[in-house]
Formats: sequence, structure tokens, C-alpha cells
Amino acid sequence: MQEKDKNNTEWRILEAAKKVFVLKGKDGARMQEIADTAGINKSLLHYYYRSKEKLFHAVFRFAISVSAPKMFEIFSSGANSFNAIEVFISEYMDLLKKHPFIPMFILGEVSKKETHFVIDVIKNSGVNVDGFCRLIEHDIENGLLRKNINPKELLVNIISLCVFPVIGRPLLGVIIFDNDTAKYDAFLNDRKRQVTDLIIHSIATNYSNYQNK
Amino acid sequence: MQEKDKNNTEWRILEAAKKVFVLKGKDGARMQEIADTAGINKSLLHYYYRSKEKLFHAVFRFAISVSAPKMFEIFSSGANSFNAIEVFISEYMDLLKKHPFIPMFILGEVSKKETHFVIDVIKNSGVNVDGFCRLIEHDIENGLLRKNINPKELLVNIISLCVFPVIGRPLLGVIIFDNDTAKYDAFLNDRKRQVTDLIIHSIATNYSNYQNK
DNA sequence: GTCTATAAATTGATAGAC
DNA sequence: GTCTATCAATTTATAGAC
Repeated sequence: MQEKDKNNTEWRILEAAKKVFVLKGKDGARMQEIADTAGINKSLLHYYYRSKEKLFHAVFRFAISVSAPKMFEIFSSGANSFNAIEVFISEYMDLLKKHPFIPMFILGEVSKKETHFVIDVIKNSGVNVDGFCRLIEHDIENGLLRKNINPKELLVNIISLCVFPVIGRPLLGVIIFDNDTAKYDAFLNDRKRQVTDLIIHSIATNYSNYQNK
Repeated sequence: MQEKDKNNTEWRILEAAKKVFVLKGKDGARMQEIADTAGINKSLLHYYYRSKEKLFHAVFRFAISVSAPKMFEIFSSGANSFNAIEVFISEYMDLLKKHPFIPMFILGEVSKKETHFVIDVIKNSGVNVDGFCRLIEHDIENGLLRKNINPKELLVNIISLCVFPVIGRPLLGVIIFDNDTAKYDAFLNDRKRQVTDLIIHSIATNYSNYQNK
């Protein structure tokens, strides 16, 4: 919400819509619940956003803009792979802690890809993987990284290890952590280091190159 | 469907319900579409399953029964960790290839945990992680595995690396694999080896222990 | 068991007063 | 801009004929 003079009601509607849509999904969300959450009349939703579809679009764009941020820019920085990966994992886990339900929301909506709207938003989100791939290839030539590393596979591994424990929490919490919330929080808090160590260890020609960095 | 004399219609309804519910989710599924898919009248859905809720329950139970199978039993086998993990990853990836949409369906429904039904089904699914943990701890004492390994973290890592590339396919396909289906299939087909190598390499005191096994 | 017809409830959207 | 009242469409569920 850039402009200060933008109506307060419009902002409250969007905030409420974020909560409801992200938690219940597009199909499960109810306009009435969004209105109640915003503390305003249901008609105002249509006054400001025309339709449920349009309101959902606004929320989805927000979700993409928050989770596909300039985060990938760090891969274009001058740092070496070890440093870049460490920073990425750290910032990404922080982001997931701040918005734990957004990844599931996005994945859920993208999975039932009825429209091309979602695809377009993602394509226009500015996410670019090339910088990361170049950085990895560069450090392979340097001899810092093993030669058989595939940058895209590596990236998928990093994202998988960061995101899945968050979106799978309700399930993993039951079958692995015995529904112990505190235990799961501790597990997630320690995750930065775990993932970083696992990844770096798997790609470095010499692990001490990283530890001494 | 155990009994042979069980009505054919009931079976067709359940099959159709699986398709529609798994693809569209509980909220997005329509009884009419299920009836059309089954090629029968909509009223028969209620005749056999009383309500949409009950039909959903049947589908959810099926989804759990298929994806939380006796797979974890292999961890109780006499094999060592390396072998057990390799077999688990292989069979799990095969299962994911056979039912690529079920994990997303389960996670989506568990995430919007309105009822306690889903939790109960999971708890009663027979999934047991203790065998795996004991096996790992046993091989740590053996000296096969590094001492600082946490079995539960290890298990989460394995599952994350296997499942996320499948449920995240629509998203990763766009941002990483440029919407190239063939490329993504190749990536997934190579995944067994990739995940196994990464995991084993990260836990073995001596990687040759595994390669010579 | 299977169908048609219809009820009953929900929900997105609009009209119009203020 | 915000509200009340209401429409129109959708959708789950049931009643009853065959």
C-alpha cells in the first residue's frame, strides 16, 4: 500500500482477504468471512474489488510478491557459492517463519491450474535462476565445487529442504514429532544450520574451504 | 474393495470421487462432477455414501492408506542403514510416480484442519518411525554413520527431497525448468540416484562403505 | 437400485436508500 | 462510501415414482 491517501477500508479488505484466502484457499474462502474479518459490510468487497475472482487475484499477486522476492538477486552478488547459499538459506528460512502458510497457498492454487493467471503472475515475478546457475558453474571451474554438480538440481534440493518442513508441518508434526509444538519449533529453528551444512558438505570439494571461509 | 459381490456402482463412485477430490480438493470438488465421472446419477452418490463429507472421508482414508503404507516396515528389516535408505527412496519415488497428486491432496486437506478426522486417520495409519530411528542409532554405534546424526532430521530430509519436487512441480517447472515437461520428467527419473547419493554421502563416516556394500 | 423432480441451504453479486 | 435488502445462481441433499 504505497499511497497514504489510499482508502483505509480498501487496505483492511485486502488484509482480511490475505488471511482468509491463504488459510482456506480460493474455493474454501467465503466473502462473508472476509467481510467479518475486515469488520465491514460484505457489499464493500464488491465495491472495491468487483468480484471474488479479482480479490483473489490481488491476494495471489501479494503472495507471489512476498515469496519470490529479490531473494535470488543475492546469487548474482560477488560472493562465492558458499556464502551466497548460506545467506539464501538464512533469509529464506526467516521469510518462511514470517509467512508460514503462503507456500502452501501458492502451491495449492498452482496445482489446480484452472486459469493461466497464476502462471502469468509467476512468470512476471522476476524470479531468475540464471544468476545462481552461473555462480555455481563459476565455482566449479574454480575448483571450489565438485564437477558433477547440476545447478538446477542443487537449487531444487535447497528449496525442498527449506520449504517442505514448513508446508508439511501438520503432517510431520503428527507422524514424527508426536504433535509436540515446542519440539517442532526447535527443529525449525535449528534448520538453517542443518540445511546449510548438508548442502555445503555435499557440493564442496573440500569442506574446510567453507569452514575457514 | 475386498468383497467381490460388492456393488459395481459403489466402486465406480469411489474411483470417480478419488479422481475429483484429489485433483480439486474437498472444497473445489462437486458432487455433480463425481457423478458424471462415474457415469451415474447424482442421487446415487447419496444413496451409497450419505453425504459429500462421508464420501470425502472414504477418499481421504484411501489416500492415507496408499501413501503411508507398510513402507516404513523396511526400516525394521535386518538390512543396514545404507541399504534400507536406498530401498526406501526407490520405493517411495516409485509410489510418487504412480500417485503424483496424492501428497498435495493430503497436505492441502491436513493444512486446513477444520476437523479432527484427518488427524485421527493419520494416527491410525500405522506409520511408525521408531524402527527407522533405532536402525540409525544402531549404525551410529557401529561406526557406519557419523555421531552427530539426528534420525528424525534425517528422515525429514529424505522425505523433503523426495516429495517436494513432485508437489512443487507446477511451480518449479515454470521458474526452473522453463515449462519443459520432458526435462522435468528426466529430472524426476534421475532423482532416485541423486537423493540417495546426497543422503548417504551426508551420513556415512566413509562413503566407500556404501559404494562397496 | 436407479432415475426425475425438487427442496433447502449457501453464496456471490446487485439495487437502491442514506 | 457504507449500509440493508434482495436477487440469481449454484450446490448439497431428499422425496418419491419406477
